[in-house]
Amino acid sequence: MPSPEDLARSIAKQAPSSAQIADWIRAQIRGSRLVPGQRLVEVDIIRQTGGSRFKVREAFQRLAAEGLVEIEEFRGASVRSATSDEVRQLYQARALLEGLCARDFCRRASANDRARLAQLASEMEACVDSNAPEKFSGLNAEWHTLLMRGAGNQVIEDLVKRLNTPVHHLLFGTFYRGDRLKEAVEDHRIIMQAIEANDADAAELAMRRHVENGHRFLSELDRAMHID
Amino acid sequence: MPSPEDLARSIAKQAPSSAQIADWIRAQIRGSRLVPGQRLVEVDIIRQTGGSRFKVREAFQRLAAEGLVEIEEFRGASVRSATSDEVRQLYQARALLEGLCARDFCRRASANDRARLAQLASEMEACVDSNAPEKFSGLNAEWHTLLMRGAGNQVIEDLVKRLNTPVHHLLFGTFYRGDRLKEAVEDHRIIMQAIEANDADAAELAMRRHVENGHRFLSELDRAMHID
DNA sequence: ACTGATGATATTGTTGACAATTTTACAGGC
DNA sequence: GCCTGTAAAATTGTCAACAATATCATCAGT
Repeated sequence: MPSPEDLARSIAKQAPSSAQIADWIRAQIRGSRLVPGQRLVEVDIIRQTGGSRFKVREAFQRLAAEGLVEIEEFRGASVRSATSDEVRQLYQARALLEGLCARDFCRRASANDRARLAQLASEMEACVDSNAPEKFSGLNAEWHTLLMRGAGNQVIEDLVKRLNTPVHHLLFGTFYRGDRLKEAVEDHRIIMQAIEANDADAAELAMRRHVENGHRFLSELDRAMHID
Repeated sequence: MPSPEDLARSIAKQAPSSAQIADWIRAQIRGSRLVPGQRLVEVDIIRQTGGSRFKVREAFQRLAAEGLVEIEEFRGASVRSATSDEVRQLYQARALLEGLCARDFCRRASANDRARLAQLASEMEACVDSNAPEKFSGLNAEWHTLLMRGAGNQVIEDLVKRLNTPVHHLLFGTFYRGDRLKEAVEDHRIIMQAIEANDADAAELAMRRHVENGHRFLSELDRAMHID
């Protein structure tokens, strides 16, 4: 028979695992509640997540291995910031890897995945008219993930996930704004056409262009911000 | 004035950091002294590295984030093994990423890096005649690293390092054997020719072929081993 | 000999206290 | 006002002890 304390804890909130704490920190970074350079003080994370100090430190180690945070002796963890050159390299790699996935999607994807991909694309188109950038952002992440998964490439899916995190704080909130939505929708349309025609070469090329366009837009945004 | 204990410790061996322990474990895996599936018992690692339990566990977390080891509740860390399909995906990604580096090396590398790359290639050729596969292996790693560094792409350098580790135990000792050395030297020769001619397209293509050849050889070796 | 239960051992998970270091606050001199 | 040194506070690093769980050896029963 469980004690009242155990019962209360299990109902209210389980003590989070290090993976859950890491997820929480990633989410904070994505939501710009933690910005690059900011220090991650252990007690603060403990208070906000309910995790033990041990688990928090484990989470820091994992995030450090992913390159998302930096750990310095006696100074703890802080959110790492990517240089513009590093961002360029990240997008270069993404363009290649996601391009390959677009190619393989043509060869290997099931009818189900194809239909779902097309549906997501049309839902994103609707976001342009209704001007819903947050919704678009979520659908877009789903679309890219489904494409990699449909291509049957778990390794690239993991890699791209990691490549994205260091610039996530730039993407959400600021990224899908202005004409970028229309541009992205047009890019997706070209990719979907190639996939429907089963033209692997065209799909790969179009996906590369799409990622490169994303980088171009991001760096223009970055330049504009630095002028302020 | 340092106490005799401090002095002895600093002369003999510093307590290793978690990064050093992680490096040690990676080296053990590369040297096949730790094989996939094998459990990494904390006290054993502590005894062999001199690190504290705390540092060892930090190292496990980092290696887990890299995908090199697996951590199970109350069962600790064990060396992860890649499926043949995962290995295929790893090499696919490597072919693309290193291909890009070969391209960029043509555009961006200094005369110094070019000369050093050529020198490493010729040293590897000598290894074929003298039949020194371990030496070849080391030079080869240097060659690939220099190519990525000369291309000015730190991000890809890190990625490829990670992509390689899960199959390192297959590579060293068994990999560079028989005709593989000659094949690899021939591949390198083609790549070097393209670089010297500053033909970026040819360099990229040749590097992709080289990595794909490596995968082909590895999977044939794997098949032969399973037949035994 | 084989199977399943049972206790002993080994291994990992967690916590708290304390040490080492950095950061901050503050007083004093210029 | 501004710099500088010093002590207090905050923060991280480390360790040892204990709890939870898994693994292994033993043995009874068939």
